[in-house]
Amino acid sequence: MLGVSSSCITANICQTLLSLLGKCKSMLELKKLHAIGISFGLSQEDSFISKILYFSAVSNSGDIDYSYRVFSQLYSPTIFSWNIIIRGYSNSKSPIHSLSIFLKMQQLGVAPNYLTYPFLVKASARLSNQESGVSLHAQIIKTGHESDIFIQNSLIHMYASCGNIIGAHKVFDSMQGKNLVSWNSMLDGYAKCGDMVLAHKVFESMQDRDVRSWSSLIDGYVKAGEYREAMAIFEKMQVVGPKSNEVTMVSVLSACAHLGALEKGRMMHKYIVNNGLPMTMVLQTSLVDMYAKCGAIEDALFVFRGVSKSQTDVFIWNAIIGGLATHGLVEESLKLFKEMQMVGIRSDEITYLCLLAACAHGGLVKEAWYFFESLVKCGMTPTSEHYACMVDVLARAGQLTAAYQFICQMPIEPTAPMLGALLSGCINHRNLDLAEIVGKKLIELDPNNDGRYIGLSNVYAVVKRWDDARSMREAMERRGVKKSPGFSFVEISGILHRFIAHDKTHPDSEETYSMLNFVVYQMIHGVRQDNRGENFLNDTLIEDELTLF
DNA sequence: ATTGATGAAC
Repeated sequence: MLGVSSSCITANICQTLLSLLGKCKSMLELKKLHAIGISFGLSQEDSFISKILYFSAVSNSGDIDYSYRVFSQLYSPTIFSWNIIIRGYSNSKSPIHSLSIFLKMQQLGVAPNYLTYPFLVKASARLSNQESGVSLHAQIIKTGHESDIFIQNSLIHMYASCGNIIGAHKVFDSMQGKNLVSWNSMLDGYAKCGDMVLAHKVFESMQDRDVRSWSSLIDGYVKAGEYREAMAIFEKMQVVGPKSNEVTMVSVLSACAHLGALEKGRMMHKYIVNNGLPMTMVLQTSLVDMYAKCGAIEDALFVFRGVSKSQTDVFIWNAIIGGLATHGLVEESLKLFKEMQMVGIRSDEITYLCLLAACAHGGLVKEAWYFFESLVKCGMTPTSEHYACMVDVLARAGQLTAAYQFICQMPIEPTAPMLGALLSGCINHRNLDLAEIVGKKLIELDPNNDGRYIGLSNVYAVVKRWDDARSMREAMERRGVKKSPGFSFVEISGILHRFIAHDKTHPDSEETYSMLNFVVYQMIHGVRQDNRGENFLNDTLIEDELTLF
């Protein structure tokens, strides 16, 4: 009698705990409920443990490692439990654990089911590990799961993520009933591979398009450096497409940042606020970056300061430290680095790159050496960019011999950006003998880059060796190196204007050149308040004088 | 219970 009534009580407790777990909001709450459950002997009770595992592995405020610890105490986990753990790790920072747990599962002779595969394939995709993806694909075929649409979609994504767009397309073509996810995965695959012609083609041939279709297309254009096209698609989306979300806006802000389109960027910020889009960390980082790249460092700082420090991650710190560095606000940049360390955010390779850039702008050679050494001390391996930045610091400070020695002592081969930094240092500090050597080496290293010939040509121009300067241009043409036209953007009232050197097609071209001549005249002869510049339409003046800058 | 998108430096 007693046994029956006590198991009745336990069942009641279990029911109560299950309904409380359904409303659980945080890991702290979950752990309390878990503790109560254990004290009532529910530590192997399937319905109870499943809920514990599910919340800690899948929910946003979960903790997959906690989930795994609970899982590893189970005598005989159900396939449901295995799948939850594999799913949790596939979305975590270390998707590799999904695969190792799968391996364990196979060793124990537990068979995966149709729900296990999408999580595993996703783990391979996130690892960009095609080898494991292919082996999963083989197993999927062997077990007769190859016509499951969820599995097929995850395979498309996996192949595309591994850069195998042909493999992705094969799965796509083999499908009987494709859905929006299949099309979006294919579209995103092309966009990620940088093939925007095919990406756009897929987009055009789609019957339905959702916010992800539009976002993938926009992001593809951004990643391909076609920022104006990205903005054009976004504008079209607002007219004929679905409402954008915070993910769309991240790509759009990146386009604004690269274009230097501050007013557009501000409009996008307002759009985000007005539409109540969730202010995620990623979005805030994009805002900080956009404001910094558009020259509005105050606004970047304002957004940054609005983030509570406990929520920050290394990305947003890097964005603001790098932004301050490029604005020449070196002290502030280094101060924020100290603050970052106080908050306890671990810096990474890019943090150090930003710090070295700050040192380069501030002429802080000693500090640069210090950062370079602490980078190594923290167990990181300096990349060619770190070395290039270090060369830049030394070259800007006029320590040309030190820069040269630094390059010679590196464990890696010199790269073009390094020698480029050294070359500008040589020109600025008038060591033209070294400049000539470096300039020649640079052409050898990067013979298809028009800028490298111009670089050496500039060296000859400084020492007035006009024949040699001209021969550089001839060498360039002889080798068939295309000179890419230099151009810049100016944003006026939210409209972007593009200016290409010597281009006269802009409707306000004449007025622009007139004003440019006026400005150049002022730079040479001093400011004259009374002149509006109408009579300065003189191209020769511009070309002659501008070569000096 | 399942699949598809986003941020930092060059």
